[in-house]
Amino acid sequence: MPLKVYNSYTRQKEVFHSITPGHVGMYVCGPTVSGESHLGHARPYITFDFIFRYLTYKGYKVRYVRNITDAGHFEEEGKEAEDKVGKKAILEKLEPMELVQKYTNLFHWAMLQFNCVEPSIEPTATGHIVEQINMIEKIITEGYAYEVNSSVYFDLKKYAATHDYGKLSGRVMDELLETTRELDGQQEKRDKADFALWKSAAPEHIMRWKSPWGEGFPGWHIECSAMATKYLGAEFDIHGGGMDLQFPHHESEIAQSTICNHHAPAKYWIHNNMITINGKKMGKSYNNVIKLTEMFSGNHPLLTQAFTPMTVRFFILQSHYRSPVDFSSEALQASEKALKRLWEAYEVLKKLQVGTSEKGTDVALETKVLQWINEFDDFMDDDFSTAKILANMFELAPVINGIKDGHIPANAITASTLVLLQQQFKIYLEDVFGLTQTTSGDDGALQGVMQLLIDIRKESKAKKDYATSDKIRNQLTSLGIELKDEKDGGMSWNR
RNA sequence: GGUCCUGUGGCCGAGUGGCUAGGCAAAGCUCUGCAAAAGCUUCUACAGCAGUUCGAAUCUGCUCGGGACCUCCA
Repeated sequence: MPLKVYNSYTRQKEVFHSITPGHVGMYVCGPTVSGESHLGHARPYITFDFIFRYLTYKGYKVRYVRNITDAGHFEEEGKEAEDKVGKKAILEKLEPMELVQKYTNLFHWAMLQFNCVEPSIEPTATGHIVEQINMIEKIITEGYAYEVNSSVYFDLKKYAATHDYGKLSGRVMDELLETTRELDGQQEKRDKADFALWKSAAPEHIMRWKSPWGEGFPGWHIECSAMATKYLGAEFDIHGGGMDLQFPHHESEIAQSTICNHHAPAKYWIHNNMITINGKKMGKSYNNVIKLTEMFSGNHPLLTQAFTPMTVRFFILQSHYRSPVDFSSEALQASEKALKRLWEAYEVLKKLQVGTSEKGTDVALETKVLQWINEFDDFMDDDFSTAKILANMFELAPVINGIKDGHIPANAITASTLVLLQQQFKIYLEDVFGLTQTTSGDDGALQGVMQLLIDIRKESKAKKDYATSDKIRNQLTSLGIELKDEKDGGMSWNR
């Protein structure tokens, strides 16, 4: 079954054919590092992480480019830094690159927590001013941009006359021309809908670069076009990002790149849906932003507890990436427990021994198990249906636990099926979904201490000295270590 | 106001016209010194109304509700 992806540009699922066989170029809009990453940011990066991982698993060599937007309009802690910065404020606190560094570091830290694979290239906007200027010059040469008062604007009306502007976002040009809004430089544009490619910098503007049109800074959309073109070429396979970027960001990217490169930039546009809180998109105006640091610490009024990065990752995997997902502490708690159950089943599965006898196979069970396993690839090929794969894994969990407990005979499924089951769980849980063990039990000394406690407890249990055995278990529980008596008389623990 | 999406059992969520996704919670049972875990069982829903169809959560229309985008936005 071939991989099918939903292409936002054509609004349908399409069979995925990479431009260069065996290779995939993927560009994903990265963060603006003017603030701390919040829960909403987690979704696109986790989504495109499992897409990247899956394409890699399918055998593609993927070049994954994700930019860092470190130029433009900056704020800190809700205060508009740039507009009101007098010289005093500049001296007192803000070196823009300090902010950029701080939030870039925080972003990288969060991505590490989520176990996201690092992109192949992570270019910064400020590192590509030259490329952006070159691109703007080309667009001017092509006749689709004009300079006014040291700023350069894209001539949207001219573009729209011969190109399908608005197709990606389902926008109609006439409507756009009617929108009224007060933006800086509005009166100097030929048309209200025209967007800036280069803006002349006011004297107090901190971040500024020399250009053929005077000192200024790049517009909001040109960086992605310039960097995508540089690292992935005029046409590449996948362009991704959040749905809210479709307009105007991605629409403008298409326009810029099409004029500059005489080719539409991306073959497939993939957009993830939003995370909402109580049905509302996360946003400063709603006062419902949960930063990732707050998420992991539980330090937020909307949170009843801390949630691990893996719980958040699992929570996102449980719904389809194109569906909106509503956040609540309750929903996260459910995910936390579900992940724990699934991961424990996986740990059990890893230790299951292949049976020696091929007799006694439960054909009905064997058939079902094989079907559930084989569907993993089918579901993923069907526009990355991660939720369905997890559902199948939960169907398989009782089988795995049943074999371990002895409810199901060890030879009920064939050895080859068991091996396949082990392989597929490993591939999907770890390699594709990027989940990792959240418990840390690899400490050698702790292992030894635990073994000692388990031995003591076994002895006291054998003597029916339950006071001692309960004391050990209760003390460990209060330390956050869970001790379980196994059916076979053994004991296992985790935390 | 315009464009688009959406409304699934107590909660979260998957759903390609027919074959009760799954998870969490809850209840009962089994196992167990007691727990925990695990296993088994129960809970069969698709906003409302009308239509198409042998058959609709799934298609169409209307009504009501929710959301996104139209402005920086993941």
